[in-house]
Amino acid sequence: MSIQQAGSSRRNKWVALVDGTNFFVSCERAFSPRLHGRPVGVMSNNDGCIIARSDELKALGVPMGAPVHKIQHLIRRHRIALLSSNFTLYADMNRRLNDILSCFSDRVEPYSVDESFVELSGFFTDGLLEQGRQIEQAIAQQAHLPVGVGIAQTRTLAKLANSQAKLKRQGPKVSVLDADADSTCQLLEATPVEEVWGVGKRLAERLRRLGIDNAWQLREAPEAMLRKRFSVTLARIQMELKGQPCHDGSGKETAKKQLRVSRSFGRASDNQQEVLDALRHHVQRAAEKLREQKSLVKTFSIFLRTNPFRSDRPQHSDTLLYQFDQPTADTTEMLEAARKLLRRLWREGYHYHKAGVLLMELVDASPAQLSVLETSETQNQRLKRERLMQVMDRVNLSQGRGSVTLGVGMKEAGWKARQEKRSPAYTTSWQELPKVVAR
DNA sequence: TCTGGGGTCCTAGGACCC
DNA sequence: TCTGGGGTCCTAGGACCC
Repeated sequence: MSIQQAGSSRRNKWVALVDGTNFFVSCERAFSPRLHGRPVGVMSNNDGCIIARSDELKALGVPMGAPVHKIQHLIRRHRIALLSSNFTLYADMNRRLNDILSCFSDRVEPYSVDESFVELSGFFTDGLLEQGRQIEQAIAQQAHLPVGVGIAQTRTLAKLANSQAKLKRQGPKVSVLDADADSTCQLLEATPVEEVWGVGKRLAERLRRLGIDNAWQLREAPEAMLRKRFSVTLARIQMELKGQPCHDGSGKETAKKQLRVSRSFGRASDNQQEVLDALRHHVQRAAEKLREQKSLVKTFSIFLRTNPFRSDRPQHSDTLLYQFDQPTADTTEMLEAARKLLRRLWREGYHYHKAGVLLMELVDASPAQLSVLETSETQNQRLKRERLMQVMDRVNLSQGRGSVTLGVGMKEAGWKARQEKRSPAYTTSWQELPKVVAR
């Protein structure tokens, strides 16, 4: 196993991590002035727990992931505004953010729904700070979103620089971290090891037992020991802390290797038909994603699970796999597979709480993948269905997701998540455009 | 009553083969 | 009495991320 090094750490090659501050909350605020200056939270699917918090909500001591039902007393006392998540809006705002970033660099790599890496070349350190400010300003002006910008030689350091930037009380939230600067030693010493990107709770515990408590100690630890006692992953993190890039941008835009669609139900169900309805929905969505990235699936699977928090009820959780004879992107074939699998997986007397679909072993949908043994008749059928899928995808893209489905409509189904406080799809639905009223 | 969803990468260990 | 060793492939599960 070798450590892959992507390029050398030449002084003029830098990477910026641009990250939306309290992103989901900021997206909501961009369209709703009443949300400014008060505690705001965005809830998970099903309005179950808190997945984004404004600074005011953080100040009240509400932790990330807090179950909503456990903070009811705070909600009333402090006039907390809670919103259901509106991922259509957040994804669209993310697209805008990346459009703006692409004016600053032709190498922008979206990393998650609220952050992107941007390669910056040919700058000296002070020029970098100014560049970061311009990025921050452009996003504030054009997308009305606050961001933090962290710049360094590697992504791991840019992550740390970004957290530094966000700590700034006033002025631009931009920070540059030079791996070779003297000040970096102090900063890394003051950084607990679990705050390093890629070091979670478990690894941190093990590192602490060896006397490695902070980022500087990790950077200076013997590399051979890290590789032997831990893994190549930790050795790469160490290289990155030294300023030698090990993650590069080559992974961008590659097709996903697995796709998953799953949801908890609005209420638990012991009705097989109802669960099948939920799975049908998930299958259709998964198949769309599959066709979007131009892949075919070989191994298909579904899973079911009861609510693990209900220790008073019997628990059942299981997954079943299905192998397609030929890789496919056809929704009808996947629906059929899901139906068969569910019949085998189903157990009477359990209240199921979540169901999902997993597409594994994805292959490229090039014509070479099709069987040479296919008869002209089956080929005709396949082409007809492919055209049907194309039409469905186009309609759903232009008219909104779920406009056309195979089988029963999904409108009032019992498994549907609760989303009682969702904001409108301001930017992606003609029906929900913000209204301006002249007085 | 009420506790998210969707990913990636790596490793250990079993199965199998010669 | 002694009961191989080394390779590959696959899968489950751990750990981490946002």
